[in-house]
Amino acid sequence: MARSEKKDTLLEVAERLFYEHGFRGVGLKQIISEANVATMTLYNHFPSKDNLVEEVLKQREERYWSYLDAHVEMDSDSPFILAVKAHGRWLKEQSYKGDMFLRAIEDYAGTDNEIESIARGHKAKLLQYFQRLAQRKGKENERDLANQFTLLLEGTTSMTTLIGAEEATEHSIAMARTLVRHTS
Amino acid sequence: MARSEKKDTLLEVAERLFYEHGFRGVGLKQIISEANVATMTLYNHFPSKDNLVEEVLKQREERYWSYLDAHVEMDSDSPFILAVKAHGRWLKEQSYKGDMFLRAIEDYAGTDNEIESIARGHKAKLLQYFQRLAQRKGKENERDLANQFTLLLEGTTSMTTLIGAEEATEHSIAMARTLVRHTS
DNA sequence: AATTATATAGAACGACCTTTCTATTTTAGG
DNA sequence: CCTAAAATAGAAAGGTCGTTCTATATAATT
Repeated sequence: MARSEKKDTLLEVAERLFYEHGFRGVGLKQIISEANVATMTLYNHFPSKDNLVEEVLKQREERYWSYLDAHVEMDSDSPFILAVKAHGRWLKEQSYKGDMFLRAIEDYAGTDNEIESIARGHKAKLLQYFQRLAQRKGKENERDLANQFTLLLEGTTSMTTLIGAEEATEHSIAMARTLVRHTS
Repeated sequence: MARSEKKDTLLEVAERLFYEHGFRGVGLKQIISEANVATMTLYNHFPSKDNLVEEVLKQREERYWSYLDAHVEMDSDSPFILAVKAHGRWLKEQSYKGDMFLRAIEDYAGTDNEIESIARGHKAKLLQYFQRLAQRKGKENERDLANQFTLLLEGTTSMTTLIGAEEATEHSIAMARTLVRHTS
């Protein structure tokens, strides 16, 4: 087994468990057990649990953006709608409940590690993403529109916990259409 | 000090700390310390930490609805907008970050206590609330509109973590106006 | 004043947490 | 084949967790 495979397994297992039970609800023992790995293997790759959390967040952010980029054609007629749809598909495929970045911000707020800032960075990037989209489409109130779409995605994620990804996405698409139609 | 005051103090302190650092991020030691109370006083009022979490959620739900009821005149022209505004004011006053009920659902999913169902109950009630509002206004697609407004509130709460309650609420009000205007 | 309920401080419990250590074994590259 | 890196199992340290216990003190009710 190559050097990086163990690390990848750990990241994958950790992400799944953190998402399922929360960062504080999962112990390293459970992670190394499900990853079929020794304690010291984890500590050889990650200096601490906090660092593991950080790496998980970074990995998740990369996956999210490559997912979005793969599904949104920036030059199409409706990149906004495509983004909402892609987000919905992402939610569905993850059988998502809640948002890992938001949970990280909440759980680690006020502690002296990088976790919170990494998570906030992801959210900031989401805002920028929609701002760029608005510029491209020549919308006047870029900032407002970007904030509204970010709010829409955040709401969709939350609603997924309540009514499932498919229904939540249907509603957000309907709302997104209305928004795009009635914004200069 | 009367019998119930200690219990009330505990509930108040616990709610603040749970909200600030998450349910799993706060120990009973910290709660009894900040409440200036002995260990056994807590256990005389609450049989377990899980039960304390349950009572905190129930208390929070009551406070939320009495807040909304106090601010929303059901018979006015724009009960939807009033509800969005009231929710925004609630977020601001709580200096809110994240949603306690959503966090409870996520943190305690799959455990064998009542916590998750209490939290889900709150969310279900939110949906029903908007459904009743839609009926009252004679809207055709009650369910859709209710879901959309719930999504809006959920999104506002999430966005509060990122851009603050005031700005988040401004955006949700704008979106709500558009929605009401363009729905039969 | 006597009784009963409630609160107190603080120790103790066993379980689990993150992290470190040791000593052995496996794996790959020169 | 040999060597150096990487992974192994398992124990141990040092801490915190939720919970229980004990024994004392404070309040409120009769």
